[in-house]
Amino acid sequence: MATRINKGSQRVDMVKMKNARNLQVTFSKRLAGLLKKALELCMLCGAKIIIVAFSPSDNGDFSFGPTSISPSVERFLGRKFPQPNNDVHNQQIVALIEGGICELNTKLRNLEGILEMEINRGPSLGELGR
Amino acid sequence: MATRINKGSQRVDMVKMKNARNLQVTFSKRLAGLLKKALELCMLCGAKIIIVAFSPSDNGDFSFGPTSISPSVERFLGRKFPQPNNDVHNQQIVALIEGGICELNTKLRNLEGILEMEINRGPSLGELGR
DNA sequence: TGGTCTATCGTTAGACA
DNA sequence: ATGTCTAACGATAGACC
Repeated sequence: MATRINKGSQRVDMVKMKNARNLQVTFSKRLAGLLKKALELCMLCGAKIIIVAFSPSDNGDFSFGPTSISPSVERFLGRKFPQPNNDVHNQQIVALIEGGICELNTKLRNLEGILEMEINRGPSLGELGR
Repeated sequence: MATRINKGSQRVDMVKMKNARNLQVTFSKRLAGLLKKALELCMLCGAKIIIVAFSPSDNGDFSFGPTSISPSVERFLGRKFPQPNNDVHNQQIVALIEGGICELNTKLRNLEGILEMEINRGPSLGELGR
């Protein structure tokens, strides 16, 4: 007679979730899943993968703060990630994975540098050459 | 007495696959899965996600050609993707997803432009400002 | 290369801590 | 915001086309 405690995973429609709290939880869980899948692809196939995810805050319903994002980033990036100097139009880079966890070739490092400039809203693209 | 035809999915060790053919198939399948997951995250949570995946060709065992990559890219990008002018150090950008399938804000477009320059091995980063 | 198939494996919704 | 739990869901290895 014990009431069933656990309902198990239920199907969800592929539309933007209404409940902001559920949306936040789902975003966290699924992003973690996405990063794991990417890491697996890296390990199994030796691929190099970069993922940049912007948190959903177009309508201003909610937004993640940088402090809550850093742990995830650092976990996968393997090092401390520079904090954004300012609010990047209510968007936050929440994830950036590099293939193989640590070692990357020059081109990937260049891309990473470019993305970091984007995060910090670099003065102008023209200065990237330095 | 029918012999079992289908073995079903089997566990695989999280190490780089030895068999080049299996690796290629796994890469294709799992990349498709990764893109689908990313797209779901976009739809469910309204996130903006960019994925750049470099095919595994560090050791020169094999490499994907641009022609075999384009279809996947175009499917998710929603438009024709510029072909690389030359071999980008045996690496190919195989996937770039934009959140929401079509509409992106200026910052994402800027990022996309930068990535395209990378693909085409633009003359120099300093010229990106134009 | 991209599609099918199916048993198995991995992910996750929902509720709670 | 991350971790736990469990049943249900979705992804996928391997074989084939």
